[in-house]
Amino acid sequence: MTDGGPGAHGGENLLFLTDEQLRKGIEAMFFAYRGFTADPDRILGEMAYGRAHHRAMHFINRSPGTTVNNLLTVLGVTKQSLNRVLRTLIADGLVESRVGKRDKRERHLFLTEEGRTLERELSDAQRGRMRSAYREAGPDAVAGFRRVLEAMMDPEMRRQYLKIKERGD
Amino acid sequence: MTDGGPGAHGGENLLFLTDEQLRKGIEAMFFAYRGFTADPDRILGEMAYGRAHHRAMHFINRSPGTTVNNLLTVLGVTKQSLNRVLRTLIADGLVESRVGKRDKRERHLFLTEEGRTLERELSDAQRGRMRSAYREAGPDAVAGFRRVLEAMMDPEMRRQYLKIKERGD
DNA sequence: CAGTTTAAGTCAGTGTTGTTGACATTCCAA
DNA sequence: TTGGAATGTCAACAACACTGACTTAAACTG
Repeated sequence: MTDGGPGAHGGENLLFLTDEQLRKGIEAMFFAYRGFTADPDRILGEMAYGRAHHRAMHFINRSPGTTVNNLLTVLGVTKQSLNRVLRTLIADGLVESRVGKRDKRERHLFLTEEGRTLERELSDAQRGRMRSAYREAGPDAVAGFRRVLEAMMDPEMRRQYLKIKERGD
Repeated sequence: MTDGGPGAHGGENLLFLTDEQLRKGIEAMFFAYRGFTADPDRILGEMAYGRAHHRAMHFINRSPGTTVNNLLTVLGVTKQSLNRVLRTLIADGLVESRVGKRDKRERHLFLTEEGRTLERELSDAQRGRMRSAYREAGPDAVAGFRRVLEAMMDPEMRRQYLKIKERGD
């Protein structure tokens, strides 16, 4: 990729980025992420669950039958940390853990009916905000939004993201 | 704003948003935010500081002389939580707290030289990633990125964001 | 001036989420 | 059969958030 100069016109992939512009982007991420998590957090705050429970349920719902190890990689936490969350979700009957048929060491994770209900409640809240943001910003902005976010991920996270993403495309 | 229908063409502010599309956006936010905080976290992990210290220093650097109350509002945490962070930063000589001249109840916060050094180190890491993401995605994508993020903020956060943003514009 | 409000700071307790480290169990595979 | 991988558990700890109660000092207000 070529580097931009002062004469570079917009619309090309040549950018002069001042510290001020970048700082604004950083603050936008900070404030937007707070909004992004606010709705599910509000719902979860009234129960014994937190954001970690939501994340686990989200990805189990997204990929039913996923293994603990898969989930570990996607979420990027330690097994001990995830295990604490999974244990309560299983104990409360929101998640079911089935021993693998081919490899009995593996546990395949599924949401129960009750789990799906809660997951949907949380997702609906989060999707609602995402939907209005998308509508307010418009389709072109949404495409740009996704492009910048993808470029911001760590290569490994990006691999995980694209692996999951392409299933639904 | 009019609502989109199946015949709506792209480029207009009429959007059909499937749950799948929204889910992809949600996951993009999740993975990207991890990347966004990864570099400063790595630096902070080697010291006695965490993400909260970085945030405080960021906004003190951004608005030198800001009061504790201002910072509280911007960061959206309790004063007890912020106080814990500020106490260590002041004790370690990274932040200076000056009694207000007009209102002696207020404390105005500044980064010391040492504080500016650390803040810059953390910011440089974060800006570096933001810069390459922006370059990779291109100017139009960046504009869209910012538009979606702004639309995603809570109204009050958005007010805070715009108040700070316009100073630098 | 007396009473109230505001700003800041503090102490104590609690909860969620993350981390390491150590260890047991189960099972696959060389 | 032995080694390694996957899973799970226990304990300890740290960061960061919360609530609630309280103090101090300064400023505002009737």
